[in-house]
Amino acid sequence: MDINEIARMAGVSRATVSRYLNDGYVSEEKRHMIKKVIDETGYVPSQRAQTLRTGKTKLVGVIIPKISSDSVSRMVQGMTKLFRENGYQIILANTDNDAKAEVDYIKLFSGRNKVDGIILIATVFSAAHIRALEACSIPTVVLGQKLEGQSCVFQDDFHALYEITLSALQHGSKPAFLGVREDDVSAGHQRHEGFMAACKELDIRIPQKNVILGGKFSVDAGYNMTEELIESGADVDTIVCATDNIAFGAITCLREYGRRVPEDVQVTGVGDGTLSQVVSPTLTTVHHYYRESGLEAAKILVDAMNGGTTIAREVRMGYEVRRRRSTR
Amino acid sequence: MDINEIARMAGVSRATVSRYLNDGYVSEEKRHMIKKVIDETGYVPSQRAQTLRTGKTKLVGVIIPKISSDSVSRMVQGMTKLFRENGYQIILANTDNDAKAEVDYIKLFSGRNKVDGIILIATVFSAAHIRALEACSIPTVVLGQKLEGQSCVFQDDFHALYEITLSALQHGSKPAFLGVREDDVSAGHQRHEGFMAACKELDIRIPQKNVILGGKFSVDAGYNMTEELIESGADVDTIVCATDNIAFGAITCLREYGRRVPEDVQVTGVGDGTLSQVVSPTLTTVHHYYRESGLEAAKILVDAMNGGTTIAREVRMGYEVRRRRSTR
DNA sequence: TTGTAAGCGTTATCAC
DNA sequence: GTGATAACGCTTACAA
Repeated sequence: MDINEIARMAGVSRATVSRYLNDGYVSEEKRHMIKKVIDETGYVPSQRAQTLRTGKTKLVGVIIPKISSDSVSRMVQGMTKLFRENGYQIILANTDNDAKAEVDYIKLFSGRNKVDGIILIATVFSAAHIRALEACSIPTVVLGQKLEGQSCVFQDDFHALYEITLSALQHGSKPAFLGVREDDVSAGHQRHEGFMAACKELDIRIPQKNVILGGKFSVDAGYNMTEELIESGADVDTIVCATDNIAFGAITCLREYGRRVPEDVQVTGVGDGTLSQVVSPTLTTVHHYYRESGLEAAKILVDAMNGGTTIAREVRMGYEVRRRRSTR
Repeated sequence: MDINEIARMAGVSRATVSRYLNDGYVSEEKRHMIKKVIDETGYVPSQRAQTLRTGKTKLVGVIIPKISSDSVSRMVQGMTKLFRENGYQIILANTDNDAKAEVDYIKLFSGRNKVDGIILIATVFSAAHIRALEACSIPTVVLGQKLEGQSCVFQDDFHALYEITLSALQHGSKPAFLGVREDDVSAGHQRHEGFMAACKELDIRIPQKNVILGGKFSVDAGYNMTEELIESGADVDTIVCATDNIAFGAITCLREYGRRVPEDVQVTGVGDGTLSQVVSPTLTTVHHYYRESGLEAAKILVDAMNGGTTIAREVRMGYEVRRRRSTR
């Protein structure tokens, strides 16, 4: 059942049917006929053919560093509805934290075959990333990191860490920091800097061994870093962690070493994932508006794909410190 | 740059180029010329046009109940590589546990527009599911549930629960069970039945209040069910949970009520997700081969899409009980 | 307002 | 072995 058949049944040319489906430039009478036939037959235009003809795929590629991450899934949830409402289907491309695969996907998607727009949930940027992004012929929005010259939506990690550290140090004076790789500018560098700025503000000097960087984003990384911290003999009453997962690992480890949380040691995280309210003790953390940032990115992309402005926009999302039981 | 241009540059007809790309029915000499031109230009055929012509999209639709689930992400990981190797791209369709959305996606994907094959990571089956699946014109594999008449790959939840319950009750005699919705046959009904069978085997009678069903798959569901259990005054030394997350919630709750795990109460889960080895105490659980089941499902689907056998196959995956510190 | 006709970039069917 | 040529199902000038 194709457009020709509909045209035949409605007694018009297929061009008229096409117009009915698109411009709408059709007389009331024929419009009626066509509608009737389409309703009866349940005809749906072939997107394949539309795509070939128009060059639009109605697909957006979303590149994610991993499936099964609280922040990623909230971002994706945030964009899903808007894309669907605008007739876009999502192709999720999972790179499993392989930066090279990320670049490959950018190239793949922007090859003349693929999608109308790309959302890149970013972690680190290599030269290859920048090149691929700049060479990219279709609208692209970077999510989760700030990138000069590209439309991007990101969290305000510097101030978030600054504030949560300040908040925790109202009841502590010997902080430590457990961070992730510094080449991840948002989650690594900015969070670290925010922590340091808060300490400086309070005139607290941090012994070098109280800062451990380069961890993975996982619970066991948190466990291991905390163990390292304890074994190094560091004197600590507050552990500021770069992510919730690291904080969970820290709490577990502290417990096994007989330290009470928050009585002996306070712990804070970042992200406010589903677990933070159900672990024991509940976790003081930064609520990042991941869902909303996903929506925001989708808005920008849809706008660009519909031929809207092509100039880059930067959106810095707000945050909120959620005080719970892991701090005093 | 299209096939015509390549043909012109290579001094052959575009039909020959097409043959070179497909059948390979081309003389050595021209084959050489064409290869040279293609290498130089970096020409890649337009999948859009191929799709229009051949009716193949080289896309598979994977319907998942939620992003951000350990089991789902492992299944997806398992299938990703094989699909890629076979030239298929994955469209992940996230339903967020909306059974209706699942049916919609099946219909969407099997409409003449969309994909070459479907993998449905299933939870529950309504009549609408069955109908949509039966009406489905393209190969489909059900993953995570057994379904008569469809190719499916699933875990052996009955025996898994039977075995882990038996194992835990070597050091306990007053078991309770925290389960999920029974209309989820695998994770709900089968796990429940496996538990009951083990109790029966040991001649243990279970007070009704020791069995709580219908929970969500989340940590806080586990917390709440455990609280309900404790508040009901149930006398329990072993809590068998239908999922790891429920077990985490149970452990947290028990701790808050001053019960020691495993000294006072043993806890077991199902799934063996990333957290099970980092929580404290580490979790005794069933390791399900989710990754491998994803791969298996992908194999069956690729086979079917390549015109292999169309008869339904059922694959029941093995499992393994992992004894850790949450049991005695 | 409508229809005719020319593509979009392939692959499949023929003759040669 | 190879090359015309006709589809695949649609959109869009352009002419009517």
